[in-house]
Amino acid sequence: MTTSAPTATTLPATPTHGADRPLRADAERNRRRILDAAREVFARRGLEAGLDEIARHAGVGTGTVYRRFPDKARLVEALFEERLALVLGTISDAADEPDAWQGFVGAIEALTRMQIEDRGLKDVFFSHFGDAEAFREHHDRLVPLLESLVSRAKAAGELRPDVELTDLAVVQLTLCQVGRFAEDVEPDLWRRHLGIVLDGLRVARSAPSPLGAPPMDAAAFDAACGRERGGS
Amino acid sequence: MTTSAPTATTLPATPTHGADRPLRADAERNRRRILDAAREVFARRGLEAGLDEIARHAGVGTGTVYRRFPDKARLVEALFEERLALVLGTISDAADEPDAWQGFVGAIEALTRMQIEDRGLKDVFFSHFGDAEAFREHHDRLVPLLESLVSRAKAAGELRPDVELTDLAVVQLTLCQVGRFAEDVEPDLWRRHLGIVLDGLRVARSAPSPLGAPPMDAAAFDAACGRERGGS
DNA sequence: CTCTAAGTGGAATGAGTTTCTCCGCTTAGA
DNA sequence: TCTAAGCGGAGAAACTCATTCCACTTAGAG
Repeated sequence: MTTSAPTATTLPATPTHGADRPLRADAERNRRRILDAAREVFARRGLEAGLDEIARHAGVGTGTVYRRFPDKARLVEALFEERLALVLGTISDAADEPDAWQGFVGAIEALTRMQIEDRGLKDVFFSHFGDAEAFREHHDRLVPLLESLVSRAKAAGELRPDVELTDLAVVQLTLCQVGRFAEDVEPDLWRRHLGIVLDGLRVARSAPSPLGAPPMDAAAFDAACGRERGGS
Repeated sequence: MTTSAPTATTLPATPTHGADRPLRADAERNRRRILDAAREVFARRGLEAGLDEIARHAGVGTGTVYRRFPDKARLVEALFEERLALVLGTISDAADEPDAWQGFVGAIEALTRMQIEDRGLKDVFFSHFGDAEAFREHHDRLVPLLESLVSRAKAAGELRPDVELTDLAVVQLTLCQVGRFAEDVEPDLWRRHLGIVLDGLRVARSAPSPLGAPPMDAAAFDAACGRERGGS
């Protein structure tokens, strides 16, 4: 089943899907369509979205998806390997920012924004899907980059010394939840809470920083909870 | 199907389940068992738990649950009406605390702890289940109490003036997520993040407050993501 | 143009969920 | 003693998903 060793004993020289594979033109076209559809659907609904929905969105049958990608996990890997490279670049930019605190804030802000815009990306970071061997390399490059942002901000006397990288991961997870909670009602709400948390992460400050977005009112809150419009 | 009108044309005067109802002793016993089981199961797994699981846990058949409570929503209402009264009492105590900031912190801490210990409670607050008419009265008593805690803490010059009640609801929602994320690995992690956020909610401070729990290490983080134990 | 292996769509399968109903049997308690 | 209330739990009815199967179509080499 999972043997990827070439069963070349019968077929002499037709590498139809060995290491390289010259896909038929229409097949290659469909492969791209599937990846594009997966990007959109996973971004909107997260990795829990079904492959049926992706197939429908791509305009192909579900069988075609499975012909191209052996299972859902493999499709996720194919899709997010490119995506993670982009993330890496963005964080790399933040690490180049001359001001330590600015760089730190920029990294958190960018990571969070990307994960709110692409719920699949958030799932790669925070669910078992991120376990895939395919993501190992990106992960191993991303972590030291973030570590350096953290230690630089601490050394500059801006970031409180008692927080660690995992704390920042958790902060991001929570900001993603704020984004999701309010997405239909106050899409920028997460920036407000980023502002609060950042003030909590600084060593000291004399006054609160301005928050980046307006709060929800009571009606918006009820709507975000999925409730009917309350009476009074 | 849904007609609850008494089909009393045949039975003249037996108010078996009219307005009042003298349940048979064994039936009353089972009713309590079901509520107790529901409390435990909903606390552990949230309101998404199935009634089958509750019935099994109560040692009764699913039919018995449905005989006592017409549907899941009604069971939830019966259960959490008592529970909300308890919450109200706790917040009331916090409002009586002489120090404004202490009272405010105590209220957030207590609300969050209760919701982390009882995931069903969190769902009542933050999902469509909370919509039930049965919760209206408790809701209408809780909100002004929280409002007063907020305005008092602002007036004391401790709480930043640009946050509103909905912001605190969102803060709590996120703390619940931290609790859930780390529950198997670092059950007190949410206190750490409560500490960070509280520092962000204060008007000013000269140094970070000590955090109430240790951070996760990398292995704990992976475990919390539901991942296999990574190699290096 | 012909022919065939690659490619295709989407129904079907199977394994999960869940809520809620039905009905033959048991038992409390008047 | 007797009967209506109560009981358990199988199972109906709707869903959700991932994955497979196969009769049909078509690209593209010769």
